[in-house]
Amino acid sequence: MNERLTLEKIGELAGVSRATVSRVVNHHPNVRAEVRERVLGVIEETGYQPHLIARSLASNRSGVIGLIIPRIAQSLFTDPYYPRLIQGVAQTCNANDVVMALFMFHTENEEEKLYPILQRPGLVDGVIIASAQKFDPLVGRLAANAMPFVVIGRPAHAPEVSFVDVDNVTGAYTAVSHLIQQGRRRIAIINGRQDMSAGIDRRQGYLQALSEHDLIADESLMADGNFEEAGAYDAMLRLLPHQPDAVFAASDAMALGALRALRTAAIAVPGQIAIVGFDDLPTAAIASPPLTTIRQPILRFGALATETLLDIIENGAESPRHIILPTELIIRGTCGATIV
Amino acid sequence: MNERLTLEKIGELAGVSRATVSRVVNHHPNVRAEVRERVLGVIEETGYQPHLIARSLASNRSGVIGLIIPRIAQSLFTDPYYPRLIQGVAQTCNANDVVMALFMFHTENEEEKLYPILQRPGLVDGVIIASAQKFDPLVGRLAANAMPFVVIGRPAHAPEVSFVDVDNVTGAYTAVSHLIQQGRRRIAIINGRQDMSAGIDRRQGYLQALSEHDLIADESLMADGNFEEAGAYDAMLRLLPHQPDAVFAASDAMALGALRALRTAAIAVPGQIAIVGFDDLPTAAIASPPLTTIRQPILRFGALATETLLDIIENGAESPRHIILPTELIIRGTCGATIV
DNA sequence: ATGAAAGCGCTAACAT
DNA sequence: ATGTTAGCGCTTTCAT
Repeated sequence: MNERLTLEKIGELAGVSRATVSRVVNHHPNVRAEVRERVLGVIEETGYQPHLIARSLASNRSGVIGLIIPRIAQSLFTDPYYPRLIQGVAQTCNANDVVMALFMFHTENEEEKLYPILQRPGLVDGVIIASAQKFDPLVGRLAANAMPFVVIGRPAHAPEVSFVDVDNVTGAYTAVSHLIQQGRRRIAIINGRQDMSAGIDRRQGYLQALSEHDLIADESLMADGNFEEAGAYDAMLRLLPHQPDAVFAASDAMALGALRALRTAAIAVPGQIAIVGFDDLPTAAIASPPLTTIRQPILRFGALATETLLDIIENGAESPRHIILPTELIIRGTCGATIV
Repeated sequence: MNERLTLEKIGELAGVSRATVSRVVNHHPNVRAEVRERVLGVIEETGYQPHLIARSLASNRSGVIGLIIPRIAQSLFTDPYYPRLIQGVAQTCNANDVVMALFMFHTENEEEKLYPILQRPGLVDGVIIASAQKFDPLVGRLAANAMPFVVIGRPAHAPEVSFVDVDNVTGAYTAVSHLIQQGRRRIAIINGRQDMSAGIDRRQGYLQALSEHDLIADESLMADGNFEEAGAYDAMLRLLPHQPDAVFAASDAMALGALRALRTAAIAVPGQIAIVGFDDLPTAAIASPPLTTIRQPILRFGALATETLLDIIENGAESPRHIILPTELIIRGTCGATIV
């Protein structure tokens, strides 16, 4: 059995003190080139790796950040939004040599297990809350612990909190305006959850587009899809009697649900009813017909959130950072527009 | 600012030594009930939480397990397999009060960053490799570090390694036999990657079913889909000229790709060509027509892998554990069978 | 049942 | 430029 290698032992083998070895490992400048070489040689030979936990304890830094996925994200099953986000965070973690701890909970009870972990200093140096729940109790907790964090989505206490979000209002506005330009007049909406900023803001963009084009907002053309495929399927069926000629779905997963409902009902898309979604998930392009949608840079989200968090951990947050990303209209088959 | 609470301080407040507080926190029996009460009282009042990193260093246990997603899983974008798996692991981690560190890499270069983390003792107490790559270099590394691990899927060095897998051969066999029972004779296969055990084994099950029913295996009816939707779309198109009357796709994502190709080519499913997939992803049920498939208990996978790993960490692995889960044929619309 | 003390492997301040 | 030393907060013998 190979004994555990320690700094001390490496120092012994290289004929220097443990401190010098530490300096070499951490690229501290104050080491003579010759000595550095020698130490690196020994490290190479022995295959020494620093003990990360010991390092963490001494340096008050774990090199771990947490990513917290909200409890309500049951849609994780069918909606690639979160996987995508996770991937964005993972990439940036890799690039910065930090490791990602992923937290996903199903019950409030489980969620409480987070609290010991949210100590500062402790297991994680900071966390990303992928919640976007309008009122997230975690936010208060985190602030109290002086734990660096950034939220994805726009939380209720926005001014005091660092977040990265997409411009949901403008995105939805663009989607609906596009539909109007195609000559649609009875434009329905399938809403996302109204306790999440994305749901609220997209609804607002919809209303804004209607009013700016002098269309009246008709309650009977609004249904809730809960950000889920199945929810949107039902919502679409409820909408049908009120004869919309277009639907704006507040997420692609929901647009796909609407599409399925329309297929079931044998209604032509975009012939009788046009659809625009939101997200531009990979599945959007391969739907039939391919989905016109608002592209949201999900990967960038994850990356930016991570970079922002690391920056806050490193340099502190004198003032909260608010990052809002633009969206992009992707015209495909379901809106009835001719692609130029 | 609130000073960081330590065992020492709690002991001071409760009038006992730090050791006693430690015993209370860790439910050690040797503490008088009265003292225990008093200490717990102080802990409650002060909101003390143990410093996990310090605990790890002293106890040689981090309470963190790693989940390693293979580099090749680009399909993470479109295929809910891995999200599902992650969820299974997360649930079991929560239930056992351990935290999950998620590792996803894109380049070999990134993958090397794992190695320092794979020290034992170190940041993680053990890892789950969700690879199922036939030859995974990680496996050797891990064994060398005496790092407990279990792999999901059947690795090349199976006998020495603990793994949990699904019975892919029998699953595929069942799928193809079902097709044969429906009267199909020219049954094509869209293969998954042949460097992963799932891909290899499902192909074998296919061949086995053919031979047992005295059908000859026709190379021109076999195409590679690489476990990806787009790959299967192309594969289906290549298969068409050879006039199959059925297709077994080695994953649902690929079955969906085949379905899309068939829709494009205006070929009736299951009228002209029947399809059976593999996985039973949530999307399978809402495809049109709904997908007949082989259900694979992905969530159970994650759970079992985690439980097994924790057991190995706790009790060591005198002999490797091999867990093989059964599959189930789910009959829906694409196979042409009447549902009883 | 409780306390004293050693040490886990590292970083960093201080001394040289 | 290098070594010495004092912790980081906890667990865990070993005394008592």
